[in-house]
Parts: sequence; structure tokens; C-alpha cells
Amino acid sequence: MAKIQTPQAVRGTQDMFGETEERFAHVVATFERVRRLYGFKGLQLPVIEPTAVFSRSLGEATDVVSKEMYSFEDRGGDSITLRPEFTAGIARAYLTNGWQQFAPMKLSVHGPLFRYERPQKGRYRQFHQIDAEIIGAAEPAADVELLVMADQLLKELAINDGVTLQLNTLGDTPSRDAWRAALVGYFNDHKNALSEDSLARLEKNPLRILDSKDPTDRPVADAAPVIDDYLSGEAQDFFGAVTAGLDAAGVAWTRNAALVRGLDYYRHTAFEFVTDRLGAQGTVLGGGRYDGLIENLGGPATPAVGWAAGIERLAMLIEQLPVQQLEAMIVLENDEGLGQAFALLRQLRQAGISADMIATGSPKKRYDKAVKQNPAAILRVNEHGYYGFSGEDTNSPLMNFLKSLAA
RNA sequence: GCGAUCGUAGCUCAGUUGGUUAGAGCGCUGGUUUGUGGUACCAGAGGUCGGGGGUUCAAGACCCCUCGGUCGCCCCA
Repeated sequence: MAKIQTPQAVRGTQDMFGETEERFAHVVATFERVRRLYGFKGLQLPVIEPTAVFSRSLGEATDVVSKEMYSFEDRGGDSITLRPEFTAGIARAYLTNGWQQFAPMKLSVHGPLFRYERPQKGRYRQFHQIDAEIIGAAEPAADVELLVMADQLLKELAINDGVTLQLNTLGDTPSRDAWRAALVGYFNDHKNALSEDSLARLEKNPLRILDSKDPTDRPVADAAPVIDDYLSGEAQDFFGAVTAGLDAAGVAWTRNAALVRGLDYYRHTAFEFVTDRLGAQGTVLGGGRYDGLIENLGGPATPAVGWAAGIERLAMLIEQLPVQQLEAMIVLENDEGLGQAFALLRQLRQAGISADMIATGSPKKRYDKAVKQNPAAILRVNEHGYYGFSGEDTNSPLMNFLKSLAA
């Protein structure tokens, strides 16, 4: 007889329960509330997309596309991919549904994403993000609004302490291309001073050398050509308008000329809210402008900006969770009263009062169990029905309910 | 993909240079005490020591493989 091996969770996935789940839910609830304050519409999108949605938009050479996607052939022979990020799918939905008619659109989504990576602190194979995008708005005001919203969200989650907004511009396409060419030339001239990782980056994603953590790269990277010298007048004005908007809105930021984005579609504004409280994962929330993306997917030239934040990472940073206390716990002292306890329980819940009941186990230990759940009040029920409570006599809905019972 | 480290009851862990029927606390179940919002005491259930292979008279301890967790690198939110 073969022994049954109990199944394990898939590597890098989590079963969230208890405080972990409460933290997660709190992040999502706060995001949903804040995004409504800013007039962002909700979106529900498929978790699976045609593989081309991501390979065309993120860049074939990026790690995400080349080695981290969960891609498979479905029974019809189509190549399907579990979404590794939101932006490309949102752009696809925008095009397939003809949402140009609604532009500019302020959209928000949250949900699971999948990346085949080595799990570590704040990084999972199935992870979750909240995401906000403005599609069809070319003005710097859109960038500013997104950043102001992100700033408020972090403040409402009370995790803004120790989190700073780093801002950069990658310029428009001509600026970016010129800068990139200059960087490649410069790094090629200094190949012998670069780390092995950075030599590989030079081939695949030279901009990434700029934010290399390897100390051997720092002198070369710090002396590299800066984007400012390659910015067109337009790009400069754009960035100036964004920073002026942030200052006017009272959002603190710092310039980080070495800040780049990992995905190919970014232009102009790039930003990250970073912290040192997450181990190796510094970025709490990141995004930027991606004016070229929708065109890459075969649509009309459409400007867009957006950001995303890892829910797990935000959840880890929350220090104080709002307490969720059960309002009423019924202790059934005598099983003869079970029917009356059920009736009371139902009345409480219909009155909008959270309630539960302890009616099993040794009768003498039921109070112990009730106390351990830490309810606001314990209601005593015996064979004669409800006859009293213990807890603070406040002006709560529960107390008013109990008084109406007595009356 | 690379590196480090860990994997013993539901949970947190102890298990001495490999040596008799693998332990504790908490939790759980029951009992006694107490008496009605967190008491104390007693008892019980619960483990093929992540999985597989090997060395040995003897492996939870040593070796190999494998699967996971954690933390870095890389990448990214």
C-alpha cells in the first residue's frame, strides 16, 4: 500500500489567516475607500491573458517575460499566461472594449499576480497588488493626481513613516533613446570597472546598472551620464510641471536621477515609494508614465500613467491594526436553552450586532472559552432563556438592544 | 538561476561526542477546585523526528538526493 503524502501548498503561495489576513483585508479596504475619494472606477479583469499581451508590452528581454511568467498552452492550443502585472492587461481591456470613448479614464484594480521567482521576504509567486491608472491623459496633472492619491493612501495606512517618494524622469522617447545610447557608450568604455551582473545588464537592460547595489559598480554608475543632459525642452517642462504640482499639493519627494524602471514601456515620470523596513525589497509602491504602451499593443497613440503596490508588502508595514471585536458572545449554560439561544443569536445578528455562541464542551468551561474570544459582552443564557450580561454598560447598539429586550 | 540557513506533537521549541519505550510549555479534551470575564491542580489524546536512499550492531542526530520554510543575490510591487 502506498502511503498518502499530504499535499503541500505550491511554493511561493500563502494561506492567509488570522492577523495576516486582517492586515491584507485592511490594505484592500483602505485602497477601495481612497480610490473612490479620487473618483477612480473599479475594474475586474481576467487572471489569464494571451501571452502576447505581456511579451509585447513588457519587453521580450525583461526577466519577467523571459523567465518568470506562468505560461501554458490551453486545450485549444493557445498560449495563455497568468498575469504577472496589471498594466498590460488593463491596456488590452481598454482596446478590446473600445474604452477610448470614455477617455480619460481613472481606473483601479486589485488582485493576484503570478511570477515564477525565488520566494523571500515580501516576494511570492502568487502575490497581490493594488493598482491605479489614468489612461488617455497626457497632462502632468494626471501624474500628480496619482502621486497625491498614493501619498494619501500610505498616510491612511499609517505607513508613511520612513517611506520616501523618489522621483525621476526618463524623458520622452527621443530623450530616453539618446540617454540610453550615451549610457551604453559610457559603460562600454568602463567595462573593466563593472561587476559581472552589470556586464550582463549592459547587454539586456543598461539602465539597470544605474541602481546596482554592487559597490564595485557605484563609482562608475555615479559618474554616468545623467538624463537631465538629454532631456528635450518638452520633457523638461513636463517634469517641471509634475514637481511643481507635487509641491503645491504638499507631497514630499526627492529626486533620484538613478531611478529607472524595469519594464520597457515607461517614459517621462518614474517614481517609487521606498523604505528600508522590508529587507531586500525596498519598493512599496512604484509606477510611472507609459505613453507608448497602448500603441505597442496595436492601438492608437494613447498617453497613460499608473502605479502599483504590493499588498503583502503594505500589509507587513502596518504597525497598528484596527481591532475587530465581537460585540456579543452568548454562553449557553444549560443545553435545555439551546432553542432560546438560537433565537437570541438570530435577533442580534438581524439587528446588525456581531454575535456568536459557545454551546459545546464542558458546561463549566464555556465561560473560559467565551472570555478567550475577547467579546465586548458575554450574554448568559440558561434553560429559562437570556437572563443577564457581563461587560461594560455603554451606549452601544448591543446595550440598547438588550435594554429593549428587558422592556 | 545562484548562495546561506533551517525543517522534532496543532503552535513555540528542547533533545548532550549517534545508544534503552522521543520530551517541555502553550493549545486541545475530560475531571476536581473556584464561581459565574481570563483561578489552581490532576489526567488524557496527539509525533512513521518533511520525504527517499545510504553508513552503522544502533540514526531525530552522520552522508547523498529531494521537497518545503526563512534570509540574501538577481529581478521586481
